[in-house]
Amino acid sequence: MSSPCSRHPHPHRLIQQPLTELTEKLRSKSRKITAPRQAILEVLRRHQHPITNKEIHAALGTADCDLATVYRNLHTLEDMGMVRRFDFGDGVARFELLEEGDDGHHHHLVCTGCSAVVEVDGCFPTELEQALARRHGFTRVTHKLEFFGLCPKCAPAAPASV
Amino acid sequence: MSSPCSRHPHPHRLIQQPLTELTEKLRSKSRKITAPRQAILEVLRRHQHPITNKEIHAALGTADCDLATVYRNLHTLEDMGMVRRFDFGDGVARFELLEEGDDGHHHHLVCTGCSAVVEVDGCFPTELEQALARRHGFTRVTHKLEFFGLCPKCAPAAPASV
DNA sequence: TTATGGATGCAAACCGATTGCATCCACGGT
DNA sequence: ACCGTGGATGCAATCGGTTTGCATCCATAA
Ligand SMILES: [Mn+2]
Ligand SMILES: [Mn+2]
Ligand SMILES: [Zn+2]
Ligand SMILES: [Zn+2]
Repeated sequence: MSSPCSRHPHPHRLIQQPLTELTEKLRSKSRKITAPRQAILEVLRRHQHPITNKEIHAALGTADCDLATVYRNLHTLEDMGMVRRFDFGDGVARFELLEEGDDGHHHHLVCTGCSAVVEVDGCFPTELEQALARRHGFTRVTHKLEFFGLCPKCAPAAPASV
Repeated sequence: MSSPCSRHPHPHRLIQQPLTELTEKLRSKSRKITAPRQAILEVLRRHQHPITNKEIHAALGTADCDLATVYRNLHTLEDMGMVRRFDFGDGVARFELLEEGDDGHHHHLVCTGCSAVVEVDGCFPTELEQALARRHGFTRVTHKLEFFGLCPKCAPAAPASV
């Protein structure tokens, strides 16, 4: 789905702690270190953009396991704070492996033509969010934000409007 | 789902053009003015927050029609630019009736406890959006943004953190 | 080595949404 | 007022992503 990165004018989530360090975190929370889990983590390590359960399953190759196992493990990893779930609005969940200590909050710019993904660093002023929270008496306010557009490759032949 | 508004410290989309004006728009685009369509538009007129297909269907009352008809009509209305689709990240589409000439771009603050919705006026990430577009050569860039938190009613008993 | 509870495979179920098809009816033309 | 026609509807089947029940398996601690 997400295109391999060609040039690098944009921030990547280059990754990452070695596999052993990841499995160690599993052990520390008394989760079993199984072959499917290691394989799934390995797949996640290799991807710098959010990927779907199905994509993970397809990328397992030799260490194949049931698709349901992929789903269950991503829930587990999400609960453990090791991956973060993203929603590009197409009804399919996508996941990114997190760095140690990172809560993973960030955003993406997605091409509606070819599904290419750009990692977006930076977040609009948090003060605004806090003002919003204060104004309506909300607590623990956060947000989900994704950008969509046409990448250079997918730009219309006659670049009429912006 | 969405709670009836109690106090009013926040902007509402109070609505709206009369039903006749809405059906007139249907006529102008050579869509048939059917009972289900009028009933659906009437339901949409009465709601100031996004509602789901199922909620619309439930609110039809006397003028009941098939759920598939609701789905089809909301696609039609979306294509005609009469409603806008929103995504609160729970896998269910929600719709809001649009004012004439309004493209409907705005955001919401949703309580993760009771699903209460606050209409958010103001759109923060536009500068970031343009910078992103320029930086990565994307065109027609837009964004989806929703806020989530706990409303006053759903605030935890011991309001420890923010 | 053994016991045990978590993890997996498999298949069925779930849920929002879409679609194929026969029938219906809103509306323009007469 | 009456047709004729193509869009709209009802109904049921279907789809895709995700979840779940259950028997079996196996990673881990005793
Ligand atoms: Mn990312
Ligand atoms: Mn709204
Ligand atoms: Zn593209
Ligand atoms: Zn609430």
